[in-house]
Amino acid sequence: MSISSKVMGRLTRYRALLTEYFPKDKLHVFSHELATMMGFSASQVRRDLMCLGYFGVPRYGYEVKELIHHINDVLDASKVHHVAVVGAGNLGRALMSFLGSRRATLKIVAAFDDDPQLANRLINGVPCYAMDRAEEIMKHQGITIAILCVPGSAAQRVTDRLVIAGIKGILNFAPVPIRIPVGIALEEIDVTSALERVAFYTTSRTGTPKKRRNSPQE
Amino acid sequence: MSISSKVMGRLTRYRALLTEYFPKDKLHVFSHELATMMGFSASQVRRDLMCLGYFGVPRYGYEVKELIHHINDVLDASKVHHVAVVGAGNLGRALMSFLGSRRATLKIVAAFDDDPQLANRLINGVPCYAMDRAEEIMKHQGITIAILCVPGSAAQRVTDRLVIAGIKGILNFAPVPIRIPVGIALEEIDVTSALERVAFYTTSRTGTPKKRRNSPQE
DNA sequence: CCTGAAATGTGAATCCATTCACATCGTTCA
DNA sequence: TGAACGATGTGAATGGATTCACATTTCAGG
Repeated sequence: MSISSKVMGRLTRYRALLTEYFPKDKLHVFSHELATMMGFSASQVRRDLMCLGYFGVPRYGYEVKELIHHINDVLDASKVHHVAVVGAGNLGRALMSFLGSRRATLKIVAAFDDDPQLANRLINGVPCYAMDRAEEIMKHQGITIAILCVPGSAAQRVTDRLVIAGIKGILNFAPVPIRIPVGIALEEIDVTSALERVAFYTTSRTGTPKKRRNSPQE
Repeated sequence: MSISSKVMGRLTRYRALLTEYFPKDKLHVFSHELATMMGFSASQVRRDLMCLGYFGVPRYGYEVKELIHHINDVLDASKVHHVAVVGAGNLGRALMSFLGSRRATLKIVAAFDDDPQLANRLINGVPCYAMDRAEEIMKHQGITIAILCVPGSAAQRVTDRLVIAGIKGILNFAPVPIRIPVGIALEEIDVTSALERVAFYTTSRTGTPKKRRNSPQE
């Protein structure tokens, strides 16, 4: 059974919740507990967990340790990935420090930038290289994933260079869609668009806005 | 007809594409042109544009100026929104400068932070206040939207305070889901989760959940 | 051991988004 | 002018994700 992108996304968040923000002394968790924490329905949670090959026990719920373990198995079926931040402007640098301390399987090992000022320096503990050394460094460091934080006007051009250099996955923060050949993984995060979406639903009283509705109760 | 969140998201991106990254001398645009630029199908584009109340002409496509104008009408049905960045760490600051120069209808007018070091200073041109002045400042400045960039451990607590202070919309960058009362707009951007998703599809040769060369916005 | 309560796993139903297919229409050119 | 082309708008078909509903399982307590 193949796991859809949406399920994937939720699995990563279950894991984050359980490993980092869940009481250490609770050994079991119910689907409806996860559901209220995440903001959706219990049957949704159970469906998602079904594709793990691990099953809870009725009346008892899921064993937290086992659950995390099985999510790891599915999600990190891969090896460790080496990641490069491409575009070391404000956003790029913020992401370096934000992601720096995170999962051990995703290591940020390099940054690239067009600006020669930044080349060959350490930025937030990450070595920064000139853009035209991308291919060389990527090969040498075994970099498979790029986080793209360049201005929209440069996004496609830089992407093309990354593709030539052999990138396998891209997380795109540039505010324009980019085109890539099939076979390369792509996720796009458009901050401006997200903000505009919030603004839209903030005023329009009429429409039923979004998925999640929970009371701030515990 | 109510506009779904997904359509909304694409409309903002059509607009960005047309206003900022489209040849100024092209007066018309075809659905299939937008489609290849955005990475999805032409009928998708036409469906989306249908809810604008503006119609293209066969053989000629859509008049760019009119199209932008009608997207504006639908998206900015609202007034200007005043936005606060909550949590002035690395990510918060990066977003301030990243979003600072953007759409005039979304103005970042304040930042809040628990750290007393940061209070009453200008950060990237934005005045920063202590968290406990949130209600006062929000009222005074007419702030309706918050961009939440605090650590996961503080996210729910800070959210509750914002809610009490009367926030109307939240864009959440904290890596945990937050719960809010009905009637408040919410969008969540989980960078870690997005990166993990890319990593997953980067290795797993098996599943091909991405249909076309481009993936949709989350 | 038996009964009841409470949770699970899952087929079926529902809902929503996307794509297909085509009738329709404006433009262009013979 | 009118016929052919190439694009649109949209009903219907498809496909995917979510929810419903319930049979099933497990545990607690008498």
